[in-house]
Amino acid sequence: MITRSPSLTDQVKAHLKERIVAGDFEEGRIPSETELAADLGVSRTTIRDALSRLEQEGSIYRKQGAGTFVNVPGLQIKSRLEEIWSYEEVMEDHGYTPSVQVLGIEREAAIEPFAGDLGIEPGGEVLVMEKLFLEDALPVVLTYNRIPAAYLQKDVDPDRSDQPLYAFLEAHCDRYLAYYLSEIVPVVLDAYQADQLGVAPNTPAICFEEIGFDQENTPVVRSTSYFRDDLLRFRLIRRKAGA
Amino acid sequence: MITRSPSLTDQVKAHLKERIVAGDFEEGRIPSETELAADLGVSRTTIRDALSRLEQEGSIYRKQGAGTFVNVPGLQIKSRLEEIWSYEEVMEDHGYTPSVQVLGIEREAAIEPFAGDLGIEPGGEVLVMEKLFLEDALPVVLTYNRIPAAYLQKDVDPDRSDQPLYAFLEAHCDRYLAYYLSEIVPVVLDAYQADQLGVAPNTPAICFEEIGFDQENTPVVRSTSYFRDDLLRFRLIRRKAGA
DNA sequence: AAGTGGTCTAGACCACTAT
DNA sequence: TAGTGGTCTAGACCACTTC
Repeated sequence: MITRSPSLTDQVKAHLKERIVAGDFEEGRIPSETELAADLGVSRTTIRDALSRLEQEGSIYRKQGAGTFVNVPGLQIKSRLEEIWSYEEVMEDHGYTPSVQVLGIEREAAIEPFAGDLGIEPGGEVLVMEKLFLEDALPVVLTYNRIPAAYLQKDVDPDRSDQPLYAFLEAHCDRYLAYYLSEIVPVVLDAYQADQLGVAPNTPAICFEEIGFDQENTPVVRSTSYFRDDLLRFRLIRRKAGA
Repeated sequence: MITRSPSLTDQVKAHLKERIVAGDFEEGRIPSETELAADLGVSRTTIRDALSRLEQEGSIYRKQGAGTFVNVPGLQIKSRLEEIWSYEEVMEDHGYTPSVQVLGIEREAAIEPFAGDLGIEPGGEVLVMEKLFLEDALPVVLTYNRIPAAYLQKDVDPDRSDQPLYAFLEAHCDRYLAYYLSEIVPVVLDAYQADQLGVAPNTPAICFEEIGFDQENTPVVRSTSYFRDDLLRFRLIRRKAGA
């Protein structure tokens, strides 16, 4: 998973994003697609692909016949729900120094619904990792990851268990996380969870119940995560379907 | 907002989606892009645009060099967070008969943070609508919508207040909702909210705090919504950023 | 009327997967 | 090596906004 130099589209997107955040565009107006294509020496299609991605993530908006503009409210979103890949990166975006504590690694027999979600028999062995993510020493996320033990191709190196989950899966299972299917569940934190996150018991919190799939569409990990709402709030942009 | 016949891409997307859910494709393998283009008599670009959308919404996945395939787990998602536009539609997707109760319409002075979110002065008049959405007589969503009174171009017709919010805004304010900027907040329901939703007080719930913008990027509505988690659970697909 | 984004075409070449 | 999806080009026409 080392492959490919950035595509032209990616480079154009990054270039435009830089200029947008730097405030290069007067009154939020971005040059026309034809003009950008000529300036950057690429085809209009490439420009359009890059602009579409920027629009998708809320950085710009387009008005047919009028032009393309910087989207100020959209620019302020940091933790965009659909784009979360590792909590380390989320916290860096917040401007904090992230760190991880591995609270426990053990093997246990899978119970439902975990077994079913992972496509293994109930009672099958899973590796459970409990981790706490902190930003500037403040605990923010408490997660439990369950991986079928059968996927492990080597012994778990405790010194390497603090790496991001996708890296752990690549190193130990030769599996590459392609996407998560996530459910958002409201909970109140129990005494243990609240203690770990440093808040009062019964504090309301968001919980993610999710299944991570690899490129072959096989479930490889079942995660449960609890978030401290006062430190990490999720935002997203909702659009009319099909737009 | 009546415009345009479905684009070719939209038609291709709808056509393929039909065949996918009908199970037309053996072993989940979808014909190659070249083949689809020839069959449907459109360019490969059009096919690719349609496939990209289907991939985006999780219905299919593509593997370079291998082919395009039906994504079974992704197909099962009904309430995809990013695509919610009206709760009526969400409930129809669930297979229930939706209905709406308007619990109250009144004018009040805007307080923070509502005034700031709507870009008006604190104390400015807003119209507050309290609504309850039900599926098969079971309450599922409790929402409060705040609209600056200055935007109202005609008196509010109580008989028409049960229409979806975007329709209400078009009819009364000539404003067209373009997107929502949403925050996901964990709460426990207070006595009144729990009573309206038919659950025990202090039940944990998801709350959406959101600002609706029109095409000119002006905030037009500030919404707060509470959901019954046992009846409506949100799901989403999370991918690596930039993929 | 001029300029913008929206859609679509036809074709090229590359990277990757299968066999 | 043949076939697939990934990227990119150059150009056409349309719908819409703006002046």
